[in-house]
Amino acid sequence: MLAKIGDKWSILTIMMLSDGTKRFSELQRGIDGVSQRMLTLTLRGLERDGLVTREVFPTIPPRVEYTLTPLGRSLQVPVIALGQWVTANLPELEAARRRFDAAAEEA
Amino acid sequence: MLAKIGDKWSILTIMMLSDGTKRFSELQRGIDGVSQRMLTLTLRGLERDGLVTREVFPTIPPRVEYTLTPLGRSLQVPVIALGQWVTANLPELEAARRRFDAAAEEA
DNA sequence: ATCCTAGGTTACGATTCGTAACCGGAAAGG
DNA sequence: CCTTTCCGGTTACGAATCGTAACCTAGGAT
Repeated sequence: MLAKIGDKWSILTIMMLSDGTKRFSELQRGIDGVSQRMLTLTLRGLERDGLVTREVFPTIPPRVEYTLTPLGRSLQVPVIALGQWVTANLPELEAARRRFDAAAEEA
Repeated sequence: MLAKIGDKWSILTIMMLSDGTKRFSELQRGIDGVSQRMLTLTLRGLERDGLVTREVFPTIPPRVEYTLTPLGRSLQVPVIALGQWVTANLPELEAARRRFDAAAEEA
């Protein structure tokens, strides 16, 4: 269960949906590097876990909107905290990696 | 980066290390279902990112202790929040899954 | 006729994961 | 002696997952 919620795409998707309902293409544009397939799979997983709702408008071309459920909104709090921690500490994480990799180089 | 930090085993490991230094076997016993290999890989990843330190005591049999760095301790706050959310909402998540799977059954 | 749209599925190669076996060297038990 | 036990780690290999790219739907616009 933790595996799915801690998942990279799930976290980014929940962060995206935190400021309101979004359609599929908006999410795809907003989440850097996500493929159509991965976004579809992620959204299905979140829907399955009762975290988002999926609403289809049968127009041509189709329109699909995703919204956080109350349960999803309650998850939004810790998820955003985690996301912010990562962005805030990204430079330090990358520096640590460079140090580690450089030290491992001396083999 | 998010991928590694949101990772299931990383989260559980950081939660384990939150109440102090632990040795390898303690972590393995405390983290339900983790294999030796996965724990090793997870700890190396956390060490690489500067979140834990690894200290080897060259005795026979060997002893290895893992400790959260200051950076790791700062991550501990949002990670524990996420972990607690999951355990608190586990019943509701499982219920949602059952509903979703039952509805999908009607094909 | 052809292209464009938005969301989704399929096929397939590339990673990653998990299980299980094995390793080290000293020390304790038979 | 010979075997077993200790702990942390590595290796091998099959299974699951991920990511890229192609294709699909059907109507409206060019």
